[in-house]
Order: sequence, then C-alpha cells, then structure tokens
Amino acid sequence: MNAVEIEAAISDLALLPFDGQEFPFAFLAAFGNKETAIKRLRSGNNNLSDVPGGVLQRNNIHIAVCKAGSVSETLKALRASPATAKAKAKFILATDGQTLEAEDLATGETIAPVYPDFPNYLGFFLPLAGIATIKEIKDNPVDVRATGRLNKLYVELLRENPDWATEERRADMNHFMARLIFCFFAEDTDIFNGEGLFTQTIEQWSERDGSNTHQLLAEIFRAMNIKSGDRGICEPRLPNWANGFPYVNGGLFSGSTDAPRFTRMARTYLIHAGNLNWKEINPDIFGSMIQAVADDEERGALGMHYTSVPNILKVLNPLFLDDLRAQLEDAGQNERKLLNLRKRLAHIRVFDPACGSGNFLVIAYKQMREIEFEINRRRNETHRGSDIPLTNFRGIELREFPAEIARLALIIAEYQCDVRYRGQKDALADFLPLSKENWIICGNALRLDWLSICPPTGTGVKVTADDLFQTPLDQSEIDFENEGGETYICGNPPYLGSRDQKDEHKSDLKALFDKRIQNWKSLDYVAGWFLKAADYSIKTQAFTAFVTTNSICQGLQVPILWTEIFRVGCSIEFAHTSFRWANLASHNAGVTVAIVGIAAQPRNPRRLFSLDTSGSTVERQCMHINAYLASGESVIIDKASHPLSALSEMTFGNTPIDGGYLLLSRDERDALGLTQEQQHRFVRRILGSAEFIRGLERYCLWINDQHLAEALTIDAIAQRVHHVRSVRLNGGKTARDIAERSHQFQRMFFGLNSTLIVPGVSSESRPYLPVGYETSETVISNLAFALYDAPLWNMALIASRLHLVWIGTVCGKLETRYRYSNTLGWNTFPVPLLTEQNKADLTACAEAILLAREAHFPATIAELYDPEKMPANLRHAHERNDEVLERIYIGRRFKNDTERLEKLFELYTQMTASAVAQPPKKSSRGKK
DNA sequence: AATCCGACAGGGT
DNA sequence: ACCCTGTCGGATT
Repeated sequence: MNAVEIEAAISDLALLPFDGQEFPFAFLAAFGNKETAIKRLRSGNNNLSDVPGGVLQRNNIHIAVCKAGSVSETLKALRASPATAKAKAKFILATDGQTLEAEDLATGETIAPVYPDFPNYLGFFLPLAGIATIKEIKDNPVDVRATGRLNKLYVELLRENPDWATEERRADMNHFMARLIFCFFAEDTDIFNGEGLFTQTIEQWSERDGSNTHQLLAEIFRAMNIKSGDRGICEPRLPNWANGFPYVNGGLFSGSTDAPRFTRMARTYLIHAGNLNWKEINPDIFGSMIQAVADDEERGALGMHYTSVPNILKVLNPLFLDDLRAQLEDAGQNERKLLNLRKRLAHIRVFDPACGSGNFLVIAYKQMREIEFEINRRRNETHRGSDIPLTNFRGIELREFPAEIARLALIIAEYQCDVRYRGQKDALADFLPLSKENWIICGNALRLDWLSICPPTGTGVKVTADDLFQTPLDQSEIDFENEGGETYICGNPPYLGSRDQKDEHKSDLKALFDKRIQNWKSLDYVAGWFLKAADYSIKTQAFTAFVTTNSICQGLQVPILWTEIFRVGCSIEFAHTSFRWANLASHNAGVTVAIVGIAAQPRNPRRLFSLDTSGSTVERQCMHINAYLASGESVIIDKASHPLSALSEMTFGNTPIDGGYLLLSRDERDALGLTQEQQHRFVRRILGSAEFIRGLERYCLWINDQHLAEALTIDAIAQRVHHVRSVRLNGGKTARDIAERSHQFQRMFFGLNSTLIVPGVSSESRPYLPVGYETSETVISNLAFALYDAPLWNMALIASRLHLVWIGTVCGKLETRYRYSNTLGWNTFPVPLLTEQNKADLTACAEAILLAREAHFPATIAELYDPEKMPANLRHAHERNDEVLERIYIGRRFKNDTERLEKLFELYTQMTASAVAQPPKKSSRGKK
C-alpha cells in the first residue's frame, strides 16, 4: 500500500463509529496487513499481548483499547509491558474512542489527539507501513491526503463525464482541477473572505445528489472573472452566494466556466477534499504528487513521485544559490552591498525547460525569497514587498496538467512567502487579482525556441516557435524584469535510452542533431536538453545545470555528445557524480543520475561533488572536469576496433538469440538422453558473466555444420532447433537474419587451446575486475568477452587495478556496475611497449593469481573477490601483479587512482596524437 | 558484422 | 519489500 491508500483507509476508519473490539484489527488492516495476518491475531495465535484488551504484533505495534478516561494509564502499561520489548514493537497505542495516545518507541515521539483527528498524524504512523525514511511525506501528510482526495474526485468525475476524458477536453478537465485547487487554497488562507467559503457554499447550496453542483461551480468561476466594479452590470446577474467570491482571473478563471457533472459521490469527494487544511500545502512537493492524478500510467504509484528538496538543491546550490549566499555573507551590514544584492536578486531569471509541476522553480523562488528577506531584515524593512518577480521563473512543460499545477504552485509559494516574511495583511493586500501573465509554457521544449521564451536581455526577440507547436500568443509581450540580469537554466528533463525512444522522440532529436553530428541515434533523449542549453548559453551567457541519467557521461555517448558541446564552446563547470535518484514507486527501481553544470564562461574553481561511502557529499575543487565527470583535461575516448597498444584481440562472446532453446541447464542436458559420444559432440559448457562469477553450470547445443544431419536425427535436438527457428522468425531483423541456421549461435567462435573470459557486467564492489582462464572446450556467451588463445600476460593487465580504473572511467555502466567493452575499454587501454622480460614477469603474476584462487577451490569468483572476505593470498597475488605492472608504467607504485587515471589519459593522448596506425592483428581464433 | 544499452529486471534474503 | 548484482536480444553502426 502506498501512503495515499493508507491515508484513505485510516480516514475512513476514523469516520466510523468507534468499536473497541474491532479497532485494533481495523487499524492494522488500514496499514496494509493481510487478511490472514489479522485472522491469526484475532484468534490469539499471534497475539503476544500481556495487557488487557491488548493486541501485539511482532516487530510492529502494541495496541490496547481501554475504558473511557484511562488512556494515559493504559499507554503507560503498554510502555512498561515486558511483551512490548520482547516482541520488538515499534509503536504503542492506547485509545478509549475519545482520545488516542501513541508513542513511536524508536524516537520517543508521542501524540495525543482526540480520536477523530488521529488521521492527521499519518506521518507519525507511516513507519508502520515501512515508509518511515521518507522525510517529505512524513512532514507533509496534508499533501498526501490532498492528493488522495483529489484523485478520488478526478476518477469519479471522469467516470461520470467520459467526454471530459477525451483528448480535446483533457485540457478543460485539467484547468478545472487547477481552479478547484486554487479555491481550496484560497478559502483556507483568507484570500476568500471567510474561512471555508468555497466548500461551505457548495455544501449549502447544492443538491445532495450532486445534480446541480456543476452549475454552482460555473457561477462561482464566473464570479471570479468579474471585477467588483462590473458586478452590478453583468448579465445574467450573479446570485448572492456567488457574489462573495472575489475577482481573481489571472487566466485561471477566464475562458469557459464549464464544469463537469457531479454524482452524489463526486460531490462528497469535493467537500471532503475542501475540508482539508490547504493552508499547509507545501508547493515543493505537492505539485509532483498531484500531477500523477492526471496521468493514467502514474496513478498506480500515487503520491510516490516527487523530487526531494535536497536533491534539487544539489543542482541549485552550485548553480547560483551558493554564490548568492556568499555575497550575502560578504555584505554583512553594508548598506550598499545589501542593496546591490537585492537588485541582483530582482534580475535573476530561472528557467526550467522541463519544469513538470514546477519543483525546481518553486524551490529556487523560495530560496531567493529567504535571501531577500535576510537583506530586508538587516535593513529593518521586514514589511517591504518583494522585488523578485514571479515571472522571472519560467518553465516549459509538455503535459498540460503539470503546467497548470506549476503556475499554481508558484502562486501559492509567493503567497506563503509573503505571509511568512511580510505578514498576512501585506500578503493579502497584494495578492488579487492574479497577474494574467503566463510564464509556464505548455509545449515541447526540444521544439520551442528558448530564446523567445527566455529572451536575452535588451533584445526584442519575437516568438519564432517551430512549425509543429504553438507558443501562447501573448508570450512575447511579457517583459522580463531582467535588465542586466543573469539567467540560470535548471531542471530534471526526461531520460529515455536510445532503444526506448518512440518515433516522436527520435524526430525531436533528429531535428536537433541531424546534419550536425554523427551517431546521434545512440544518444539518450536528455541529450537534446544539453545541446539546446549549450547553444543558448553561447548566445546569452547563461549557466545551466540538469539532473541527467549518468549514461550520457559514460561510454558510447561521451564522444557523440560531448565533442559537440565542447565544440560549441561550453565546458563543464560543476558536476555531481552518479547517485541513485530515489523514486518511491515500488518495484520501479531508482534510476542512477548525475548532475552536470555547463557554461560558456565557467566560473572557477570547477566543483566536483560525489557521495562518499557513508552517503555524505564531498566536494573537490579542480581546474577541469572532463566529460567522464572526472577531474582532468578534456580527453574523450573513442571506440577502437583493434587494440591501440600491442595487446591480443578481444572478441565479443557468442550470442544465442534462441528463446532459451540452445541453452541448457544440467537437467535439460541430461534430459536430451544423449550417449556419451553424442554429448561430447553436440553439447558444451557455456559461460556468461553470471555463470563465470557465481560458478553456475550451464550448457548449450554446439553443432558444427558437418554434424548437423546427425544431430537432427536426435529428436530432442531437432525439436529444439525447430523452436529456435520459429523464435528467430518471429524476432527482429537480427534474429531473422540467422533463422536459417537455427542449430547455431549468431557466431561460433572458440579458442583452439585456451580462452580468457572477461564478464560483460560485474559488481562495482569488487576490488578487481574478474577475469578467468578456461579450456578451449568452453563457449563464451554474449554476456562476456573472450581472448582466444591469447598469451597469459593479457590476463595480468585485465586483473590490475590500473585496468579497473580505466574501465570504470571510460566504459559504460549498468547503473553503477562495471560494464566491460572490448572496443571502448580494452582496445583503448594504453600500455607501454612490453619487453619479453615484462611479459614473462606478468605471466608469472597471472599464474600466481590463478594458483591463489585454486587454493580455495571450489570457491566462486564472487566469493573470492568479496571485498570483505577476499583471501590474503589472493590479495597478495594481486598486489604483486599491480606492483610489477605499475613499475612498467612509471617505475614505482601509483599513489592513488587519480594518479593512475591521469597517467592513462596522458598515455592515451600521446598514443592517439602520434597517429601511427597500428597494423590490425588477427588472433588465432577458432572459427567454424 | 559486431556490440552497447536499459526512469531496469530478476533472484535472493 | 528491499538489496544485490547482472539477462537478453533489438537497434544501431
């Protein structure tokens, strides 16, 4: 269950008449306990309580219902109960149906609301559902509740008004929801005259069956679009109950006042939502929660998508907030400096070209208001109106609903800041009517002209949007109050790997990259934002920082994207290396992201952030940050089809493309019922990454053409080949191309005498890359790389710390795992010319590593290279190997990985600069 | 003809 | 319900 569902369940429970017998079980059920678990507790089997009327669930909660007036004593008894400690309860809770007291035993936090109000403490109870660590949700239960209630309303309205769910009317529906949210907020914050005016008006004047609710709403909306001076003359006359609503407009209440039809339930949901305290809505996170309401795909994870404030600050602080705060610090009490800073604040534009529901803009705005307030405080002008115009916070968003919400979130943020810093009275005086300017553009950011939406100061650029999309007409008429100002571009644009892009995404990228660079089809969708930002920055001196999938700074994409960004004239000003971007949606694994800041005139020093092992941020300052987000001159590693140094050829393993029919478990192999001789002829051991690393047993059919006829006489084999064929015929082009030789892998490579195997993906926790020596009988699958019949000293290189550092930097990654590549990592690996003596020494080192492993037979590679348990003799063998190899490079051990990487980049640059073509080398690879 | 990638995916605990 | 760690084969070059 997610937070929204739990909220709904406990709210429902609190509304029911109190039933002492039932309460503990209903409470547990509300937090997602299964029927069977409840049944077991009810029967007493799993009830560990030693308190009268108590229910105790292990590792969870001890609940007791007591007679009226004895709640406090009962809680005391629960706290003192030996069973509470023994069962490791996290919470204790006592209630008599009048009041409820509970304690979080881990934190000592207690609550004591009157019974019907306990759902207000959702955040307190969330650890019961295992979502304790989410600070934003715990601190903002109102946002979760609001989301849940609006969602119910939204779903019910669409059910009753199917026409509003159509493409044409979705915009109306979204606009309608935005209006409601505004009204809910306004009635709880004195923006409307009278607390609860909106909800009460609906409740009093509409029919209980909901039949005329839409008419009421239409009238209220109409009122909010009529200035008070015009109220007397408008046609038709406003009814009295609508006349109490102020003129708001601001685009929010202009246009059609149409409202969807309500059912009895929808009306109840509306009132239920209105009864929440919207004053406490937190626009930082409310927007990202609520946007899921209008998104069919996201609705299942309602309230689970939000971008946490600390993560957003990872972008905004280095981009410009740190600098503002430093200037504030520097100003001290100096009048002139304070005024300069205030003026500077007023001319800062923040532009998020993928703004979603406005997270980044809202937080940037709030942070800037905080700084401005500090200035005003030092100058004793605390009631002074803000000089920071909301219209300097611009955004582009593709989806309509989030775009509506973003604008609303900014309006709410502005009001809340005014209340907080200037007081309720001043805040109200300036609030209505809303400005009608529209600074959140709904459109495709990759197709729109950013210069028009966020024009450079002093130029009169008109909207020149691309033919496909229309920019709102009045857009170019909005003046930026940005004369002599600064522009900061930020955000978290969508990521979409090359393979997962739809035609529309591809064509967006094509419009940007085609005719400009090669191989753009392999870029992630997010790359489009970086290119547009780079182009924009060159013209306007803007600074940009985006959250991005880390893959644009790894492997294949680096030479494609960054060569162009650097060519345009931008460089990386600051960066945050890979970290996991928490996404609460269960099963939706968090994605690994980086933050990259680019600028045409980057400020110094360059700042490179990363997370240390304990998860806290560390900052390094350096002269340059390269495209791999490492400190150092801009070196870009291109793929090479043969080794640049004098190394053996490494080949990609054999791809089955078999739907599982060429691959065999041991049981499947035995089930073929082959004779010893047949098995020897047609079946081989096969290794991919997992098999090699974890020592798993796997086999495959391996049929040479000259034995095909014989193989097909064996029924079990013939059937499998037949299945492979049909799988391939139904597959993609790659598969169809080889359908006519379905007894074989895509390729049939193997070693004549020996094979070195390097896994394609392996855990980053290991201190060395796994590499193994296998007999020629073993087949290497596409999930690993192979060196067929290569001298053993090659293995010494792969097993070295130097190589791990190189691979970890220049190859792609799977999240943060090492992902090996022959073309990007092995062929580019810079190695000094090795003497025969060097090779002999390295061969001895490799043998020593193999022997050290052998001593622990049958331990797997995963066990041997577990950083906690790596055996001492193996560690020694690797130390020795590193010692020998590093002496070949620089005559001593390297001090650290930074030094290793610098040397490797240096060698690589030398090797590629000398441009002496290496003769292509063919290894003695078996081929049939 | 040869591989690189995954707003992941699947197994283990 | 996380935590750990690498499948699989299509799309792209």
